[in-house]
Amino acid sequence: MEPAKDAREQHPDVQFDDTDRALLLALDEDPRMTTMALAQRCGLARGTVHARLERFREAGVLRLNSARVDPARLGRPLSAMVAVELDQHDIDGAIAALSRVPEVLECFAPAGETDLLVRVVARDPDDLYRVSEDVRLCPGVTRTRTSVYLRRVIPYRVGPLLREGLAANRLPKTR
Amino acid sequence: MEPAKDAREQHPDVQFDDTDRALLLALDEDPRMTTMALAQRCGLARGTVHARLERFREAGVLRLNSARVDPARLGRPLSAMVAVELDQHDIDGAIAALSRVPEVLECFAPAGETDLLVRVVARDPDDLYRVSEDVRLCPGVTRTRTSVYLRRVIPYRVGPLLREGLAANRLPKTR
DNA sequence: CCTTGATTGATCATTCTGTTCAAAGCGGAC
DNA sequence: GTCCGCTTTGAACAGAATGATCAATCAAGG
Repeated sequence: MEPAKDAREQHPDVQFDDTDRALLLALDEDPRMTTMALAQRCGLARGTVHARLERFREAGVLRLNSARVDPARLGRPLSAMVAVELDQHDIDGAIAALSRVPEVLECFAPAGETDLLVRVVARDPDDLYRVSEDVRLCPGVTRTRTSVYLRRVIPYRVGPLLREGLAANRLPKTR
Repeated sequence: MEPAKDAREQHPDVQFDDTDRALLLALDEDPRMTTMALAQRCGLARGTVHARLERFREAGVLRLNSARVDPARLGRPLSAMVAVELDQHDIDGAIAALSRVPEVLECFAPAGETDLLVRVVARDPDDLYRVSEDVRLCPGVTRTRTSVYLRRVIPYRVGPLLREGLAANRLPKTR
């Protein structure tokens, strides 16, 4: 059975309720916390926690666990954004080719003149040049412009959104 | 005990070896897979798996579990990037203020003319206007320019980097 | 008020965990 | 080639947790 590639691909309309969010916040403390401990932290029955975790897993509403891996720890500390212009012919082909570049982390279609923004990582500036070339050589790509991210000022986080509006009694209980 | 905020903050030089990567790939199938099952999937001893998972947890080398949450499932389907110019006085103050905006997901300092790039989410266009204002009103922010991401073409993924160069016998064994 | 789905708490057989220990393996230094 | 230190393995065992089932209760919507 193949794991869900992306939460958005499955059940895109499913939203997290307050119980889900409480569990997700508790899992930030220790993602492998037992269901018994989660039940205690969240003031829920063990069966409820089990059911909710099963629902997360079966519905594929969370990103892959590897989303927690920093590419820097895989030898790619350099981060950059590549703005890509496309030939109007074969956007899907370009996207498929971009998907096959391992250094491509994610890709957006913004409003405005730029066709795609491609988030990439690399070992060092030379490697970034190579990765940019890999991107440029994807079919349908007519022009690229690379902007290096020098420093990550605020690391990726979703916790504040999870906590927002959650009643104090739904936050994980202090020990 | 406070969970690690960011993998980079703790042990920034720690890299994942092949065993780590094999485990991380197996965890993409099911992040709550038992250590027994992980040992079988990866051809490792149960004690080794236990030791490695403990090391992940104690060294804080993985991002928080909430990094797996799609903000769209928290009612913020709209994604955008805000380019920010700063007053040279108080960059740290600006960053601290930006950190307090829940809709701010992450923030980079790119090379070039733009001071900061701030990745934000919002409920809808009106809400995005409000969030952009929240960003603009942070101390030290002199000018902002917002670019809406219309579509996520390649969702965030690190799996290809994890798999790259990993010997076939280190990939999780097929059942 | 009724219905439906979710949650609770109890139960029980099975599985897993956490820890310890000795032995073996591996890689680097000399 | 030898030595040393660290990692991994496999076994053992007590205790904890799990997965599944079930009846009772609760909550929300019609």
